[in-house]
Amino acid sequence: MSESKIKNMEEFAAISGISRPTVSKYFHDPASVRPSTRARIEAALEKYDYRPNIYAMNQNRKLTKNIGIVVPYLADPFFAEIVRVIERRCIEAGFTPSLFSSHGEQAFENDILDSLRSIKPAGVLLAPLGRQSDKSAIETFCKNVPTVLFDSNIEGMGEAFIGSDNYSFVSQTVEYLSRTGENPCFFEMKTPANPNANKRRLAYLSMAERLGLEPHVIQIDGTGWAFEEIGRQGALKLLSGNALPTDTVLCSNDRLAIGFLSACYEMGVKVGRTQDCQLRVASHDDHPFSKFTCPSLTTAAHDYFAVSDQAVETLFQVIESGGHLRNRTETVFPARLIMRDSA
Amino acid sequence: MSESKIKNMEEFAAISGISRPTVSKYFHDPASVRPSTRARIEAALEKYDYRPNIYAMNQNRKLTKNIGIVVPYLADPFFAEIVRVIERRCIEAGFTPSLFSSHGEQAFENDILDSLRSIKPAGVLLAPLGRQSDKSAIETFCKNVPTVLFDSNIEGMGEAFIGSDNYSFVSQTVEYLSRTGENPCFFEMKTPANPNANKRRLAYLSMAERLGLEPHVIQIDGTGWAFEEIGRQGALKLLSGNALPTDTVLCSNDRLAIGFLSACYEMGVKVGRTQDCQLRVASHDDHPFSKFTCPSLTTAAHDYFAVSDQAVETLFQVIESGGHLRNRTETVFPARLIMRDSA
DNA sequence: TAGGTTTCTTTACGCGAGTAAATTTTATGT
DNA sequence: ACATAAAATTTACTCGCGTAAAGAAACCTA
Repeated sequence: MSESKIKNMEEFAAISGISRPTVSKYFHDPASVRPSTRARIEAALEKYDYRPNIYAMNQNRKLTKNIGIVVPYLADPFFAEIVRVIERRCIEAGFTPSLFSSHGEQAFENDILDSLRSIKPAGVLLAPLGRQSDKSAIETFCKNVPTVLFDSNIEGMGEAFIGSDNYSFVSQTVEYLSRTGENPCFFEMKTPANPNANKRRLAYLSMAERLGLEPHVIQIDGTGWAFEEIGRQGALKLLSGNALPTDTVLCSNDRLAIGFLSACYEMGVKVGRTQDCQLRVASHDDHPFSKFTCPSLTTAAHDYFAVSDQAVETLFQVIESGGHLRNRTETVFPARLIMRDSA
Repeated sequence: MSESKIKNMEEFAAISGISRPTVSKYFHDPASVRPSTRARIEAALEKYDYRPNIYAMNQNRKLTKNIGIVVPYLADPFFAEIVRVIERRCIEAGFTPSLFSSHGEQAFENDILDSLRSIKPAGVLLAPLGRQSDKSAIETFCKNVPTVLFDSNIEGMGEAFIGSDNYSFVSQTVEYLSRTGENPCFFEMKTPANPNANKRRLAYLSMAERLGLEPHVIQIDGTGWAFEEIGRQGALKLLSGNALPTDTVLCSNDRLAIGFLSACYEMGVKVGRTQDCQLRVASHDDHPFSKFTCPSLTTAAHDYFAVSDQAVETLFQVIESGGHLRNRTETVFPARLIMRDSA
């Protein structure tokens, strides 16, 4: 790579000995030009290191090669992991992913949708905030931009939804817990952040009925995305009040469970499935840290890869078919029970 | 906001009754036009919802309003938190932040620098991978794009560095630990991911000398960014081999400590500062989860806000002064000791 | 080697704005 | 009310590339 900067495609075409329209064609699809000319262009490319101006490129193109990725809360490593997989797949497919986090706030989410509109993305992968989302803003957005929802569903919006099967999560944990010990009570936030929580509660109730168990749903106070702290405070109150109906607690999600376990430790309540333990705690999500809780957390794992992969794949289909799918599909993947020490 | 989409600034100028150049001026700086015309434009803006095409805007502009934010590993909530602060500050200042994570891989980092170049950002806030970084790639990048490094320093690169004062972290923890109990040994990775780790080790050694203590540095195997698992494995080996030189362990960072604590729990080693405890464990970073470990982790906290704020502020200065500062500055903020239950 | 196909080259225009220069309109102070 | 300064308009060109059309050149294939 030598120096002497090339200003524009005109100049680059000149020094590579190829016409500009052909060079332009090459940059859209290197395979669309004759191998010999392709070789000449690529030779020049190595010598002079030129890259087309993306702003000029995208100005005329009807659809850009950008893909927007929006998650509700990036400080949650669960989303960070998903993002990693999605990003890679987009890049491999020749797209340019742009990452956004709503940071748990509706105003942020709306701003992000606004920014996304102006970058004219080929498509958007959106994990909405959920309860806090501005439904009408999202609806309007989905009408203008090809969007696939993931993680958290909003009825009827976007071209498709890909997520995890909450029933599969809960049925496995409940079945396992009730088979190996006391029936679990269900521990959750009173006003959960997203619809998955509601589905999990319903799944719990349905499982209880199916197995003929008495259901106990414990709903704790707290709003926002600081789930660990909320879980911790809830557990402290519960434990100090001796208010647990059973010796087995099934948390709605791992982040609540992390807080719950920290409260147990602080209160000197031993958690686990061995004889000397007073409590069993299990949960859902297989949060990246759930392996390192004390004790390690028995949980139900998302199929991270399948969800990410399917979401991306579906978006590509949407893009290929011009931005709309004939009918909206909802795909959910089952969970995998991860047995660790907490239950 | 009514319908009837406006195609371009020409059209919008027409319906708002203002000439296009003036409208253009307005979008660069609403305060640069007379209040009365500003009002007319904004009235039209509410009725017709037009936004200038960012691609056309940025095509000619020498410097865009984009700011690149690069972190080494987004699945680490520490960075996610910093990003949140930085993003907000950028938006408030009228910039458009673009977020990138290197996901712990050099190839990613290099690709990101490449992408960044092509979006012609006004400036970049870069937290490099550190040891894994391609130094020469970063050097070249910094020469072409106004860049401020943060979190992890690379000698002489970028217009400035903003981070935390590793000596402040370690001196406080070492002083506290040695004052209240046995001298701490220092627990770290043999080949740490970034230079902060090296500085912390040196600070530990220097403190040991100053306080007249015998230093013990324990270096465990493992590479990559799965610090918790590495810390856990290291601790398991150490504990089962009874190889700890003292009853007090100072981990280089919280993520290692999280792994360490999980190993202690598993091995039945009680950690804390009360009589019945066998071990004290402390660490550095005040990781968002360190409050929820078992026991809660005594650590030294970054001044998240100061670092983020100063980094952004410095970048703005760089941008204002045309991309270069007279001389490169390094700013580090002191730590705050957070006393919890682990030591 | 002729004939038909592909692929390139030439030429030319469009996109949506930035921006400069000259001119006209509006605002300001006294 | 008038001179002056400030802001807006008109006009016209630029930027870097997409893209279409027509013709030239290179590529098969038999």
